[in-house]
Amino acid sequence: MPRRTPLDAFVSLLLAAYGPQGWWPLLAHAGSNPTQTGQLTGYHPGDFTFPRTQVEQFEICCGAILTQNTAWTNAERALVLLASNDLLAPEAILAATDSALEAAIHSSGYFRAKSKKLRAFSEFYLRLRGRTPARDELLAVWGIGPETADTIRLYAFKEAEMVIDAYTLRVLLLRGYCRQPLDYAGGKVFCERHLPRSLASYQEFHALMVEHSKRLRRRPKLAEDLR
DNA sequence: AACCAGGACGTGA
DNA sequence: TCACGTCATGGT
Repeated sequence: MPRRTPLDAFVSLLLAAYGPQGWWPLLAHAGSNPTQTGQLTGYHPGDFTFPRTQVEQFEICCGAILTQNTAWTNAERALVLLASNDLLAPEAILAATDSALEAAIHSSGYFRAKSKKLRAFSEFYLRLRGRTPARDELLAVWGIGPETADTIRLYAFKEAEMVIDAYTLRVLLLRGYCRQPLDYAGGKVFCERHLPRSLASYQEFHALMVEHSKRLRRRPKLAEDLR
């Protein structure tokens, strides 16, 4: 990577404006009230040592699946219900009935598809026996696409794996970092080449992209100078 | 009240 | 390969 890229400078700007994001949020550090979702206590800014247990690791994986094309608050409600029903473990997910599993994750949307995804991933997770999965292994699991695979490796397994989302691709284009629209693979290569390769850098980058997108949507005026 | 959220899969061309 | 339909809830 070049010493200082425009994209890296923009990330520093966002970091200064918004602060460290403390992703991935964990239920154990959040309130237990399902009606108060997405609260700051679930995050751990500046601390990149999470997950510290396999319980937290599996929770992150499930969150990554549940939030597919879904607002995080809806996914978090599902996580809270899974946990309170003792379903936030691979063995429990595989043992649960369809109706019980689907009821728990109902709020996250696509509940039939996502219940199958959680089961497919649970089987895969048990087979790992603590090993860190390669990207291709994750992609071979039904329901795990590029972004979810990268999210799982970056946040659940602490691998320096670049995560791209639709908004990141939009930023690269709108701010003129790339000439043409990139697809997922192209955006991933681009960001890898223009950002420092480290766990903290990659985690903070993706989280800041999402936070910035949320702020632009809520308060377009306030974030105008950072557009 | 349409539109969008921290996507991925199945299908047909 | 790739464009398009499908999956579904909840906030704005």
